Amino acid sequence: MDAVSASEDQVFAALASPVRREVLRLLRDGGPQPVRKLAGNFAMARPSLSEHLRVLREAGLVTERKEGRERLYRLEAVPLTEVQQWLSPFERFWRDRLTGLRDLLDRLDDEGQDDEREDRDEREEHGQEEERR
Amino acid sequence: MDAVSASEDQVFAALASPVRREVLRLLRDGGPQPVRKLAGNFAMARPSLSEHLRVLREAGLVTERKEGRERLYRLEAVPLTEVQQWLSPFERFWRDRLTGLRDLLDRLDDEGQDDEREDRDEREEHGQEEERR
DNA sequence: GTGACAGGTAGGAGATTTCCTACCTATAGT
DNA sequence: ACTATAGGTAGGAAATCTCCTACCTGTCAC
Repeated sequence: MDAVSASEDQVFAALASPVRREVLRLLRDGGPQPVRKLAGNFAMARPSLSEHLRVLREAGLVTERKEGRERLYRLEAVPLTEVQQWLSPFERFWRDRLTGLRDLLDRLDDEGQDDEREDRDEREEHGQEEERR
Repeated sequence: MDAVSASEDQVFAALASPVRREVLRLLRDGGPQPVRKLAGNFAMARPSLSEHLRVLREAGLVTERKEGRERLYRLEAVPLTEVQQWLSPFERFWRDRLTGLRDLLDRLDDEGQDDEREDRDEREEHGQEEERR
């Protein structure tokens, strides 16, 4: 009942810590790593990192494998789909926002490299945009 | 300068609470709403929800607007792009995973027991570089 | 065997979160 | 003016989080 449950709550809670997000990034970029190597990236004592790893493990975001006297921690990305799925119904709202005229003016400079659907402007349909001026 | 900071840390921390995620969902589906209406969806006392709203406000995820004696809270989805941006480099990892043969098989065989994906370890081969067997 | 090293677990201190009840101001209606 | 309503803030209790220092087991090397 641990390490594979990956409930939405657990995943979001695990991601709330910058340390744990960094661990996931390290595992993503560096492949499976032993605890000591991961700990080298942080100021905290090694057992503290172990606890962060436990949180990640219980959220299903990492798995460990014994390798000699080390334990290799490895990224398990699948539970992150919970986040993506939670996020996706919001997507059209920030698209609306980012392509809106006001925001366009606000951020002329970082508007150049995004994708290029121009289909916005069905804003204002849930009453969600009923104020601006 | 408070409703627009939207640091990654604040956004992730705000999303860590199921209550706050639900508030965002309610605002997304129901449009801007006064505090009392939002509070009706939860068992907690109204001032407690006010604090959750403050956290969301400080993360830039909602804004408020005075409307008579009410305050309409409104979803601000843009800071959620921080989450999406953090997430996107992980995408290929779960894609790899979900389209992998072994996981397909795993999935078929625990399709009936829902929350108990058993251990079935020892399957590495591509995902994480520097992985040998 | 002994020693050195990897890493988990225990217990605790201090900070933070999450809830509460009381209380405050501001607005609307009479 | 007075009363009722909306909602923020204060202060505190309890739970949880995050870090620490011990301490424990398991494995490699000799």
